[in-house]
Amino acid sequence: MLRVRFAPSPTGYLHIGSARTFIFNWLYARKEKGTMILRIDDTDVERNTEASMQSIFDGLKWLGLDWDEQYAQSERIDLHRKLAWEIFEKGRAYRDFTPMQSAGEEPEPAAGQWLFHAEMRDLSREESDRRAAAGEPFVLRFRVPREQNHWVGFKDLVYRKQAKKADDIEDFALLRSNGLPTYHMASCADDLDIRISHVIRGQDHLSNTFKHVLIFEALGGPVPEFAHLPLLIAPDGAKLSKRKHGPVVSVTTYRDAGFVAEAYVNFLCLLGWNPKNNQEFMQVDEITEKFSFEGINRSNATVNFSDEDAIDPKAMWLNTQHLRSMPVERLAPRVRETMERAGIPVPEDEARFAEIVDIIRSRYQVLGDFAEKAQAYFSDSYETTTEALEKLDQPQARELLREMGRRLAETDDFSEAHIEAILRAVAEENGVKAGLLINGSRAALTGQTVGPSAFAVFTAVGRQRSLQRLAAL
RNA sequence: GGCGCUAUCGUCUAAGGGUUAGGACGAAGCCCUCUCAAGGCUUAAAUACGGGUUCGAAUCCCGUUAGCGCUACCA
Repeated sequence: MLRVRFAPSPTGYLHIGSARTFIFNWLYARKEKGTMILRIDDTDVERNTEASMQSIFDGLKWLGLDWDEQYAQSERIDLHRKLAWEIFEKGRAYRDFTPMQSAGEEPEPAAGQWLFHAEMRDLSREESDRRAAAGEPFVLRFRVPREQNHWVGFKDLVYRKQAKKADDIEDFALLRSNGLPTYHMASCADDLDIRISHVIRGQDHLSNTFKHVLIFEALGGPVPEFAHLPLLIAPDGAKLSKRKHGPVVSVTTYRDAGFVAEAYVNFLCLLGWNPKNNQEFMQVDEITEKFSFEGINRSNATVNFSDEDAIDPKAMWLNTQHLRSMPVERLAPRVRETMERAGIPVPEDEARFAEIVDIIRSRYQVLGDFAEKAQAYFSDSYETTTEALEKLDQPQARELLREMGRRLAETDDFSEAHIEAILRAVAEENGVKAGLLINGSRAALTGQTVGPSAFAVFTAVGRQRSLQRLAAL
């Protein structure tokens, strides 16, 4: 049974890289008909915040991808401790009574890298128990095998065969002196207990995985499969960081910029993965179908943002693609929400609203464009640009547009074809080019010189408003 | 410092011994056109460096350099 998990720690807002890790887990789970698990890794009580938790849920909710089971590590600490002591009882861990380094001190003396405190590792069980019973604080460390040429290895689904000499792995901590589990301990204990079959996570954990393999083996449990994902980095080559790069690393940046989640997911999937067929614009179900670890590459991917523009241009392109092609029934509610938030009245009637959205959406890049540029389609309060006034001030433009309005008022047929016929007739009869009235009517009806086909503009604005606006010229 | 990972157009990437090194975004130009988009066509733009192996290397090996990660009682 395939079971994967996304395990964010609530110490900041949902990060673009975390979102991608979530998505890849989700894709694999859905593709293989497995189980998607959300596990909140909140063992570092001091750094956890409620706001961060909220941000993670908000972000995931926006992405529109679901999960099947949910856990919080903070509620499972007893399990972590129990398994840590099992390792101790098996002799695979020991108490280290060395006092904690105080901040600012040199981490370790220059002479060689730190692996373990031999005197602590070799402490007899009796003395260890005695000092613990006496209340002396200690950290529980894993006893990494120290025989000559002991290798730890695993096969990564992305980075292939990995191996490391045990001598290059330090005796890492399992339990801190306050009794709380470390990340390594908690994560492995939970992965084992929740029966995670595939650990899919960022490449920053690749080196940690050797430690995790050691823990899984010491616990006698099955070692899950691993798939590490290349990291997302900033244009300056640095790891994306909240501190250094600011809000651009948050998924809310894209949400607030007016992205549709489908496009954002599409974009994120293309960072470090490709379907091998040059296809880029894809729906989630297509991506799910195509997804495999074969398509994941091993080098870090740069998110292409700049000081002037927080949005990767390719993401923007994908957004326009999705915006113009997604089923209008799915888009319309989001546009409605956008308009309502901007205080622009929209038709109650779903079908009518969707019809208008469908006509105007092909020129827009982000949801916010509807609120900023489409007022004329929904209300009578809108600005007329100077360019539009120039169109209207062309010789004969206003009078012929008024004439057109009168003719339209005489008929009930408000189809694009009929509108076009009338417009061309008026133009011809008066010896002017159709363009004068075409551009003029767009200007008259929307106050803008850019927009959909002029005839579509009539139908989008609607008969009543169109006639009013022409008559008022 | 030690260990690990990585290295193709500005960016995302394809090509896992034989290609004029392909596609996409972005840029430039042209076409189409009722505006603006879209769309179509075209152009510029890359195998980090040095050694091997081979008839032949972006591809395999070694080294160098660079970047990133881990090296915490953070995750």
